Amino acid sequence: MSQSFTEENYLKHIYKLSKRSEKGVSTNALAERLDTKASSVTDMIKKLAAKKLVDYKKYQGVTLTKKGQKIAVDIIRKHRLWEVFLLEHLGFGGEEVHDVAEELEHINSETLVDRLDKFLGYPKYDPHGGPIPNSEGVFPEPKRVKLDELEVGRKTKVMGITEHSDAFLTHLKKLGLELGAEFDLKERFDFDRSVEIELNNKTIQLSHDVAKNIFVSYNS
Amino acid sequence: MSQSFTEENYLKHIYKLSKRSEKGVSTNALAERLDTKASSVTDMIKKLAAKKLVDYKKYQGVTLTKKGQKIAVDIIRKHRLWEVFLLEHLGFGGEEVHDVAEELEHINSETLVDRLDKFLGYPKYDPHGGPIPNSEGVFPEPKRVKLDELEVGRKTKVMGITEHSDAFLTHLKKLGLELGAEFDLKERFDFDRSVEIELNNKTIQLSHDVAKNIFVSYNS
DNA sequence: ATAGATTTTTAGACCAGTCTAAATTTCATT
DNA sequence: AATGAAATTTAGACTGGTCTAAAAATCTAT
Repeated sequence: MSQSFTEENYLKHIYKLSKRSEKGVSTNALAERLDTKASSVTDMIKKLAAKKLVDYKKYQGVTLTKKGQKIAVDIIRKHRLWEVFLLEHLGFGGEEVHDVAEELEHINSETLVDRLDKFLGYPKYDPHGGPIPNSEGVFPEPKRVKLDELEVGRKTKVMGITEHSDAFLTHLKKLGLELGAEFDLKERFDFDRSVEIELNNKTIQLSHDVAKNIFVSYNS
Repeated sequence: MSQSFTEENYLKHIYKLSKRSEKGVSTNALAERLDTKASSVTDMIKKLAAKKLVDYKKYQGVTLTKKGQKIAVDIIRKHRLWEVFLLEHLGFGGEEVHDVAEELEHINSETLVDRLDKFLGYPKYDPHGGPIPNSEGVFPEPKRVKLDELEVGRKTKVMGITEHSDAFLTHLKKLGLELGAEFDLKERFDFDRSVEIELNNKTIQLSHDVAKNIFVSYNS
């Protein structure tokens, strides 16, 4: 069974939105993302549910089934591979790329995607650092390092800590640096190896003692 | 104004069919090409006419306007450029290419096409010998030689003659070798430099005296 | 020139996807 | 627990593209 351009876009955006919270994706959120009306979203979701691509209970939001997820991931794969192509081989600039990739991602040909992948040298990350799933839909493992070794300028996510005292835990909690929190490493100061990060639009300073005990992951 | 996938396909096929005869393209011919019903074609043609992309008079067939022609040629440009890419860079085989190019040709981005063109080195012909129009919609000039110098295996078209006696003219007419006739050069016999061509599914022998007086053109 | 065959067009219906307006359900606050 | 606000769903309608069946125009032969 083959999906329409429109269905594929719904699935892609449901996928992306569902990563931000454990609950089902809300009709309104989806409507905003797809630049359409909530009522249209409801209609479409019913059709996707009939095709077993999403699970849906009225008023409860929507989640992808395994089948739906596979399709969504496949589109992300295509999108990112095309971005690599456009940026590395056609000389596109960072901004121009997105709209075109948005169209190319809906071209349906396994052969094409696999050969493009090969042509590009099986890249694991797109030029923005987005991980590229393989043809089975498996994403590459993100790289992990301690925050005190991370390269300045990276976007990262808190993956774990190596110090478990209550004092440390409550300190992190107060800063908002909980497991899974995402932030950017802005600067490292050589004289004391402290770092400056940006988390939820706030700039925060962390001592080396803190930084060396936080595991972070990053892509590309 | 931007066209739909469907409209673009109509325009492309009207263009291709209209090259085979001077008359307007018939509804039935178009229906067969597009694998659809004649009634659907009539409906669509009316819409294209309303957009000034075709000229249409009931029962008289359809022809492209300048605007429609530009769009059709642009799609052919994209189709052929993508074919070059698929065959030369992604390692596609001759047969697999068409369906994928058929999808890619509808991606809408001038930037993309122009950069692809540059990436490919501004090719003038696709791998099947089809001429690739430039971004202004101008096709490259086909190459011209005398038939006695043409490479064996080529598809060609009669472009002119260099001998104008009545005898020669009636001879050509009898053979079906009129201006614009298309044929394949199958073989050249060294001992008398006569050639064998295939014209309308018939194999014909031509002496060197005939061949040397016929100008033909070919692509790629 | 006219009958029959063929081509083309019309009329009315359908599906995908969308919309507006109204109805319903859930959430948030007291 | 109740009420008002926000989110969501329903109902009905529209557009693009298609279809079938029937009507109209054109072509083809004698």
